[in-house]
Amino acid sequence: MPKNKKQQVTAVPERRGELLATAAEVFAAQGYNATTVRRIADEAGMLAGSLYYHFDSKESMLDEILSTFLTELWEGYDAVLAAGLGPRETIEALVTESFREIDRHRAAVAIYQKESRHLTELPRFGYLADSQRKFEQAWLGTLERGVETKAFRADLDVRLTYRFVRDTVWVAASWYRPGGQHSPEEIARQYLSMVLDGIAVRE
Amino acid sequence: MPKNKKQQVTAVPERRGELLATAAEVFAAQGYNATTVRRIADEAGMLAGSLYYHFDSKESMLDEILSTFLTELWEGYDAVLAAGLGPRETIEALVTESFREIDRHRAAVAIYQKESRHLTELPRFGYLADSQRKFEQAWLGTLERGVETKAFRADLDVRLTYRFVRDTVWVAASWYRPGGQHSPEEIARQYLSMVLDGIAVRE
DNA sequence: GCCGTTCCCTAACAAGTGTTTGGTAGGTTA
DNA sequence: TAACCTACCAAACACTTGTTAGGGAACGGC
Repeated sequence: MPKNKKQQVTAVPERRGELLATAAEVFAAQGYNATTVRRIADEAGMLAGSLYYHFDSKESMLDEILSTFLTELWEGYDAVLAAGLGPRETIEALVTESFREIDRHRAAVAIYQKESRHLTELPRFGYLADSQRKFEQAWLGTLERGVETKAFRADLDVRLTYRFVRDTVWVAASWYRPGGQHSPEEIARQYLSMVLDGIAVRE
Repeated sequence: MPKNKKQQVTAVPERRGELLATAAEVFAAQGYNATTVRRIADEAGMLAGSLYYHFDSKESMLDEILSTFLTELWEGYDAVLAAGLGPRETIEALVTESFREIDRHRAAVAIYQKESRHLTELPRFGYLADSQRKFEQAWLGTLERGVETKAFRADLDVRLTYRFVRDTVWVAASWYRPGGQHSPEEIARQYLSMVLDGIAVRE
């Protein structure tokens, strides 16, 4: 019954990508440690041992999921940071780019959020800490630049603001569903409007 | 060596509370499923089996941690909601109360955030879904009331705003450390300033 | 028709899991 | 002194975990 072969016309590593996608989905839903390799195999229509033809460990799957996500994320971020925009425009572009990444890699983002804390302790996932540092540098730097140029308020704790902005953007992965009634750009617009101008009515 | 008896003068279930506190700490740090009962016992200076003198299962510990947290949380929330404040003042009070709860139950909040999604499927943890509904009702209702009375902007999607506010408040548990340089009230003040008035400079 | 490759299955492995059972040291009560 | 309770240990239990080894069906190229 679980014999959907489809066309094997294309290159080679197509199946591998499919398996990573289903694994990411299960990891995101159940948590990495709570996910058994048998459950992933089940979802993919095969037996547990067969996964080891494609991957050499459960950890390798997680590694590949997270690293490919971060690679793509930084392609987008680096493009924004290299564009030479003003502080406010940079924040707007970063937020929009972030919601686009959530749209594309919802599962990976959810996994990253749940597991990154204790994964950074493993040498294999050292690149998570690197990415986190670069991330903080980009956001915090932009916020500080904005305070200097009087684009942003000076009476707010920049580091606190950074944490709030960072968290709110990325937790969206926990409730966002692609194909829902809001596009990533629309969500970004609403979010930016709230964070930049506030929700209170001005008088 | 792990024989710190202290005074056993007080009532009976004092040790129970200590064990729950260390269990909560480990759950929060490693995740519930990734935490072994041997690890908890280790941290408490005893053997795995001995835990079963105090609790009848690992799940029971989690249950007790989460339910006592939610009970205390709703004591605070209900008091705020019954005070008959205006929309803006209600939001301010809810946010402040939330950061106080994070200060008191950091571990429980972190656990709740990581695990609530898949715990709600278990009948035993049905009260999590109940609490979530009450929670949404309180926040969403207040926001809508604020839009009606023109305290909050009408051009923002209320449900999106609710999600952003909710998430940002509670993820704080992942980086907040009691005894740090910011008190819960100070964090609440900064956060409210950002969400209500925005971070951009007005002209 | 044979060879090699791709992809999966069958069956087992050792280590680790939550939990149980019976026992026991030490204190309190009678 | 005897009975009892509290809080733990020691040792095992059944089960699940990630992983491996060997085999085989389907298919394309020669």
